[in-house]
Amino acid sequence: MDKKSGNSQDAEVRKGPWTMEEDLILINYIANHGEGVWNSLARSAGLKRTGKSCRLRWLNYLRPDVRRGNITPEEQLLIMELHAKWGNRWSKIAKHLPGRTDNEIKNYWRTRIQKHIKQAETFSAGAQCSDNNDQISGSADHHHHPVETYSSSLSYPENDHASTSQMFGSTDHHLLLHHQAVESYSPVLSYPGNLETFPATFPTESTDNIWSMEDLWSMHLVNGD
DNA sequence: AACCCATGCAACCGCACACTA
DNA sequence: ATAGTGTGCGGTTGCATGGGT
Repeated sequence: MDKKSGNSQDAEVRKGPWTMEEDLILINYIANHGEGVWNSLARSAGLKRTGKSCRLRWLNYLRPDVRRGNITPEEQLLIMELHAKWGNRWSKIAKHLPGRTDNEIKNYWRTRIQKHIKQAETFSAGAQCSDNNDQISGSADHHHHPVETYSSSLSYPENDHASTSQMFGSTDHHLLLHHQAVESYSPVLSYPGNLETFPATFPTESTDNIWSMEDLWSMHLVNGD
């Protein structure tokens, strides 16, 4: 359309990591006005962000009920089961994991589980020799449907922790054990933004850059109107 | 101590769908 | 019936960090 004339506005659109100030503005605004209609919300709140960006930030990070980190073995198993059932329907999977976001599950899958599956594939490919090369390489191919992948080459069992860790290989027990060790989840918000951009009044001494949602919400109450 | 590499995660992008005027 | 707008989703990218050499 009229991209040139829109440049002056586009230049105002902020991208990249959110600052704490922006977070507080967004939290404040949603606390007072509710969420939804993100484009106008962004404008009304005075955020130089797109509605999309605001929505993503809220849903994936700022929502009071969002849980982050420490995926439990139960959750891990559930993710695997649901992914085997539905494939990369991350939002659908996320609905069955309260407090988890599609983005987190997606990242978790890509960084953790997919790695182990590839290792398992390599192992089974080596064990089964070249007979099943089509299947193996096919399942490594992202264009193939994951349901096919599991049913044909991996077929991890349902509701079976031991078998799950078997699938990950004996040397990968640490993954499950680690999660068991840190299972005592406490909902904290680790603020990833640039601390230098924080207002000087925010507490930074004892907990460094670990912020609980309570902290944020109480700050919102302090700053809110 | 400095550099390089691998990993994890937050955020952006493009597309498709739903809704409304 | 259609065009415009907003929303949701999945894929991808870029950066920060930690570990290894």
